[in-house]
Amino acid sequence: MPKILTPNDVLQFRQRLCDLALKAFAEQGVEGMSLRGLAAAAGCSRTTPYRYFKNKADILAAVRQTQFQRMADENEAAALKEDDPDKRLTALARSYVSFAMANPDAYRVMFSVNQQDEQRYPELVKQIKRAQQPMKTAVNEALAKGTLHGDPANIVHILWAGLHGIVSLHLSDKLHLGRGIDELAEVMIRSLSRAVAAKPSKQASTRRVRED
Amino acid sequence: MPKILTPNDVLQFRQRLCDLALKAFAEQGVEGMSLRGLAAAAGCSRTTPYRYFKNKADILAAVRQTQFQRMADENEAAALKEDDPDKRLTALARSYVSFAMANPDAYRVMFSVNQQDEQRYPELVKQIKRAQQPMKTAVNEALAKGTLHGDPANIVHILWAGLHGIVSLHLSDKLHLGRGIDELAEVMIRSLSRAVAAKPSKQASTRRVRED
DNA sequence: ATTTATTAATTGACAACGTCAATTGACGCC
DNA sequence: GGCGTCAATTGACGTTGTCAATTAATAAAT
Repeated sequence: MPKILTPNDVLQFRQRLCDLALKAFAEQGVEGMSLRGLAAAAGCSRTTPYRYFKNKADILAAVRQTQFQRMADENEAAALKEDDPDKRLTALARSYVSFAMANPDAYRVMFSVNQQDEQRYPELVKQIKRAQQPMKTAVNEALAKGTLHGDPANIVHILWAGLHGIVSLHLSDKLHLGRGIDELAEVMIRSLSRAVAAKPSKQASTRRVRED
Repeated sequence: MPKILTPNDVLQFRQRLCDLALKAFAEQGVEGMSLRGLAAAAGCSRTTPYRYFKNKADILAAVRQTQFQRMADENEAAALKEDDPDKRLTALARSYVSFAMANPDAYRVMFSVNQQDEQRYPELVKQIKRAQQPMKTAVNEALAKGTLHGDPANIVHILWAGLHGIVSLHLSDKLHLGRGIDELAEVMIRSLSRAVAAKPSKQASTRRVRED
């Protein structure tokens, strides 16, 4: 128990708590992730975490932020590996599914925990946006190149929704598929590519998507 | 306090509790839906609900079952209104989105509350399957008619995932769209139709989907 | 080196929760 | 009227999130 906590100490303990929290979440869900349990697992007293987080919602937000950050990292890395915008879109889609399948609990805590006042955590919001950015950019580039047509925001939403739908239903066991999810994910990716590559029927076409 | 509870009384009270539970869920989320709060709202003592439900998870399952039942009803009704399989598919997709938009809290309790042992509630499982059935049937009919091609299970999953993705992301405020969600939903429905109507590249084609 | 001030960590306490056991209350029946 | 049965209430226990008060430990000051 050093007297003065260096900022590094603080970050380290916060990270440790977040890791324990994610593990607890993975094993017993949101309800099983109790502050007292976390403190016990961390080997400190019940209220010590309150020096590092305001309350339970704060810890949850930090956990989610961390995982969004990891996802953003992977997405950015995946985007760098492909030069062609179309291939990049496919790669990003695969990266999205891969991340979810490799870290199902992370994905659950990111998307299926409905944090009511999510907007009040600017760092969390920031990482969420960062995770979407590569896809937005790739869509804009494909639009510029002319291999995609339609409203950019719509396209991004369609892509994301399709991927999230597959992953999310799978993770909550709503699809009982014999063969693994990879094949289905590939079908979805192909479907989305085709759907999004087709010329639109009657919508505003090439407005640029906001990139803030 | 009548001495003997008629089965009707039991059903009535259960329904009343479920309604109160959904309202509590809508206002304060899963955590705010407390047994003691429900009892207070129902005007009875804390443990009276235990005569009608085994525990809290049981109540949650009952609430979800009720809402899946309503969705199944609407889906079946929507299916009846269209004769052509393709139009029926579109109508079912619209029905899906309409239900979610008209009953956002119902949708949330149905899909974003991750009930761990969902399989242990056969009545719930039954209503979930019933809610999917119209879409399965319509897909099979479109396949038979020849306007769709591909693996039936895949198609159903793709459709459902696309719709669920849109609705689910929207309900958790992950899409910040200026115009309402109806337009985006229409785009998604058109995209899915096109994606699913296209001839498949190299997959097993016309196996029938399981309808159990 | 001893005191003092600062800050980390612990303990105590409280309300709310889920749930079980024991109790009370009300009604049909003999 | 008394009795058995079943609905409903109350009591109680352990657990949770969180705040206030307390203790402990160390950097700074004298």
